[in-house]
Amino acid sequence: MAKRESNVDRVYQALRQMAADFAFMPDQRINESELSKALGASRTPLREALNRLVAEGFLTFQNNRGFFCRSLTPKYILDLYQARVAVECEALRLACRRADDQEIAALGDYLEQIEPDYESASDPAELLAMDETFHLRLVQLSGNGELERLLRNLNDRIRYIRLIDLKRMRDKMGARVPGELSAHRRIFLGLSGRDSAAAEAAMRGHIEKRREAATEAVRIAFSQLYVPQD
Amino acid sequence: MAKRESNVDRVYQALRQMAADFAFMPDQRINESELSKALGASRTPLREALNRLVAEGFLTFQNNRGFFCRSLTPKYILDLYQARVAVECEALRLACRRADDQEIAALGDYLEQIEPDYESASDPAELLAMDETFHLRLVQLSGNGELERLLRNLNDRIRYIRLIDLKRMRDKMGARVPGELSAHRRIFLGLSGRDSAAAEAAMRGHIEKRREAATEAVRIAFSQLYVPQD
DNA sequence: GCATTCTAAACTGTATACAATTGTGAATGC
DNA sequence: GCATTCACAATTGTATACAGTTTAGAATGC
Repeated sequence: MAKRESNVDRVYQALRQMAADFAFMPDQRINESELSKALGASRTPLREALNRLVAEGFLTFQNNRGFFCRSLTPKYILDLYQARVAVECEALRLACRRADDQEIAALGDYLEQIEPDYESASDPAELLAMDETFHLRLVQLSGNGELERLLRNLNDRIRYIRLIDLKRMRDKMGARVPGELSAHRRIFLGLSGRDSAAAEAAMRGHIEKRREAATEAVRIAFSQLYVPQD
Repeated sequence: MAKRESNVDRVYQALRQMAADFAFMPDQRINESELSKALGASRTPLREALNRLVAEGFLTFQNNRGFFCRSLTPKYILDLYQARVAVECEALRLACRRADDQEIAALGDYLEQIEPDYESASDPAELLAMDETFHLRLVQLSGNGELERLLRNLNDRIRYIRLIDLKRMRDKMGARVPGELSAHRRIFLGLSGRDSAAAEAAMRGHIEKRREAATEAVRIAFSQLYVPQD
């Protein structure tokens, strides 16, 4: 009954998405039998996937008690933002030093290309996806696979909160969120001018600004998770 | 037949150690049945542990082909050193800002306390353990659990190479390796003076220096792994 | 009522069985 | 000789069974 594409991978991807979206409530205990039925797989591949997610920081595990969703606390989210600063600033510094002009120009093209979408997009999820892509491409310019790995993991764990933050910004400031785009331009300007200090300062300020709004976003997240809107 | 302490945890710890030490050769395919027999557990808990190690970057996985040891290349090791710079420099910066005087003083005490051991210790593994402890405690002063998590993981994956590098330094420069200790003092001085720029510069130079020796250490690692010494 | 003990149900932990896939080496054709 | 095909051995993928542990709720004593 086996397939070309393995079941554990499908299960893993589904669970990762669910964990990122807090489809499991913070600290919620995960019932393996129930979940395996829902995902159409037996407990063996399910547990393999769950173990991966533990190692990635999406879930926790207690002996003889099973798997739990990670907690959602301001401290946790603030730490993730700081980790992003660590990873992205160092990557940017490296990119300034070693990315070649062609690679940098390609990122500049991308930035210009998405600008109209960025201005007009109303769906926060789309905006976030574009933002993540920009940041990821920056880190890729560092040529360091580990830093890229780390950023991907951080992005996945922080996305739920960032999405809330973005929605909140939109609601507060109207349809457009001008700050993000100009911040990206400032970062890119530093990079293309090989001015790592300027680029890093822009990056730090860019992330730090959202970090300052994170505690409030966590509060909203809780109210959404525990008092369904619909 | 279950125990108070789970099997999967024991298996996981053992495998992690083996993977860190390259008890599996780089790129080597891992035979599950054989390994499960060696570890005295069935394939089910073994595979759960293996999956965790994949997520942690110790192993890789290919569909229907199983688990493999990670590659060992200069690029990979150089990337790990750079990731350490990212994590440790940002943590240090944070520590300068938010660690209280008492915590910093405690780290200073630790530094003084191990100084005699550091001077006299001949076993590179001991030296490395002390070095790792210092760096880990520094990161803990940042108060950021994610950065600590990241450093622990990086340390475990880079340890084998660092050990070789340390042995080589000892063989080259005689019994004592004076540079490390004074570098630690310089980093600490920056921290205790709340001079994050100075502390960060010292940290960066400290790690970068070893990074420059990493390629040669990888070469030696290969010769050790593929041409047993005894 | 409230805490405590006991019992059964629910759940997790792991071994095992077997299906599906991959790897290997002999047999075959050129 | 060299590549190709085929069969079977070795290995991985997953379901299932059952042992052991935790949890929840009823029964009991105070």
